[in-house]
Amino acid sequence: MTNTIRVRFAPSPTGPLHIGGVRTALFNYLFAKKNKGTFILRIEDTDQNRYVEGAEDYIKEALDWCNIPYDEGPRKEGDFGSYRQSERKHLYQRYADQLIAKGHAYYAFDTSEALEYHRKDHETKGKTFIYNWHNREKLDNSLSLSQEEIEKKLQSGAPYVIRFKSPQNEHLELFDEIRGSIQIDTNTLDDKILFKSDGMPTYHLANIVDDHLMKITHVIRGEEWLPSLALHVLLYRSLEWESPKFAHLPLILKPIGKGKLSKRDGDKMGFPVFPLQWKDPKTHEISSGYREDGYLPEAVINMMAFLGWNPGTEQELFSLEELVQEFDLKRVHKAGAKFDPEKTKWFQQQHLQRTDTSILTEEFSALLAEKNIVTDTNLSAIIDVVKERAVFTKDLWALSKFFFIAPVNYDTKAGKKTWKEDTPALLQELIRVLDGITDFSEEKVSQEVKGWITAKAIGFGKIMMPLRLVLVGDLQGPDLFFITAALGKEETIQRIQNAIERLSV
RNA sequence: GGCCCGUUCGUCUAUCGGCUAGGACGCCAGGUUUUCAUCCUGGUAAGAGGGGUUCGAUUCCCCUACGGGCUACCA
Repeated sequence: MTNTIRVRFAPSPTGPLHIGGVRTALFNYLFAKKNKGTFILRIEDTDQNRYVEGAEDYIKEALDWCNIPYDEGPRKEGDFGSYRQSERKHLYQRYADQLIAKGHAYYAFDTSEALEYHRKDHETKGKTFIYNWHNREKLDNSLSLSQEEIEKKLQSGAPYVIRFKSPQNEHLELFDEIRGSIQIDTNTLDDKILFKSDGMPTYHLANIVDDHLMKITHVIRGEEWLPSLALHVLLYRSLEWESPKFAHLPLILKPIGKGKLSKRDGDKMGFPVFPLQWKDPKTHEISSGYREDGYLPEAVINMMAFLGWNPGTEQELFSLEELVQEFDLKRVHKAGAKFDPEKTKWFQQQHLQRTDTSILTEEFSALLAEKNIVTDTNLSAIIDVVKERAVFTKDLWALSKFFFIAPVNYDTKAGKKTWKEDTPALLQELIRVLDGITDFSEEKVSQEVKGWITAKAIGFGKIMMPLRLVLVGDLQGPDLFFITAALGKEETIQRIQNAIERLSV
């Protein structure tokens, strides 16, 4: 096949990847896999000032945790390496030169201060300063200067940038795979900087060059890039390259309030915005992550997939494989989506319920081992009944600890509700009943105890409730006779006796 | 301010001009569970406004309003 699909996720290592970034990666991955294509990770580190230690590793680890591995990328070099723009530095200059030679770009010597002055000046006059056809002839660049002056400046080592010369009086019709046709008047464009004075290309140039060189067929990125689409398309045209197809994903917005989801929202509202926990290398500030909070990656993936996409059916619970099967760019919604932490939790709960008991049991036994708890009870039977009330794996312990440790405290509210004056005497009698049962199975005990209660004609609550309190420590948990069977006769009776002593004071 | 994109229940969304506008989360009520949770059933709640086009507009077009993004030698 000649036209294999190649897509890339191109984050810049300026900090931890947040949910929006991970979703962009996910959609790229889904699109690639659905079309038997290649998913590439490219690190866009052209801005050395914003480089953050550990960010690149974080990105890789996050993708790894989400089970969306890249086919080509750093440490997985394919035929188009390097996959780190800082290591591709030498590649970009010639394309900038090419653009200048063809008259599509020019040198600009304006200092940041001069530009800042122009911006302020325009602002006070109620205008907006745009570096383009309006004024480029009047500014300090190779369009306004004589050949001689340009040579002199260049040779003297004066700092310069290379700007794109946006075409004038052109009507552009651009296409986005999600949004369709987009109309642009090139006169509204500004002459974006392609090459910085530090010798590094800007995102715009590097991005186009790399996408071309890496044979990217589809650029799937966040909507914040939509305003740059015209520039990018123009760049492809000027370099006489075929442009890839573009798809701009809707943004993920704050659950409440205005604007896009940001790093601060999470901590403020008590939910993670990052896949993995992140410790800022400078401030040492810690931001929570879905992984550390106990979420299953498949739940997080499922949740993210539904932010701006849906399969068109009523199915909401998907595995990664199913998402790959069903994914279609055409079904991506256009409007931004407010993030919903509640629904995220629901996805988690649903995915945990679908997790095989044997897997949970395995994790749970590891936890018991950590706590030095030795037991001969059937763990998977316990996990099986306790699982349905858990949202996170870590809930399993709180929901089942009474199977392994006798309650030391009894919930006071529950105590008040269930512990009456005649309760100790009734429980003493219950002990005798239990003691007389030889086959301590769930069925047998249930039958005997219920029979005894019925015979005494005292109402089930009078026995069942205190018995639960005594065995569990609270009024919650699975079926009481499942508990007595798991505990065994000796332990059951022991717990009743303990409680009588402690609660009858 | 300028440019671009968008707009269906509180939230995520379905609807290829025919709608009693469907589902999910949340919330509320009931049921199951002699506890709690799960689960089940039901309820709540939406086409921003105004013009067109059309036999018929949530769906197509225009305007307004609102929301969002961009507007750096950041990506």
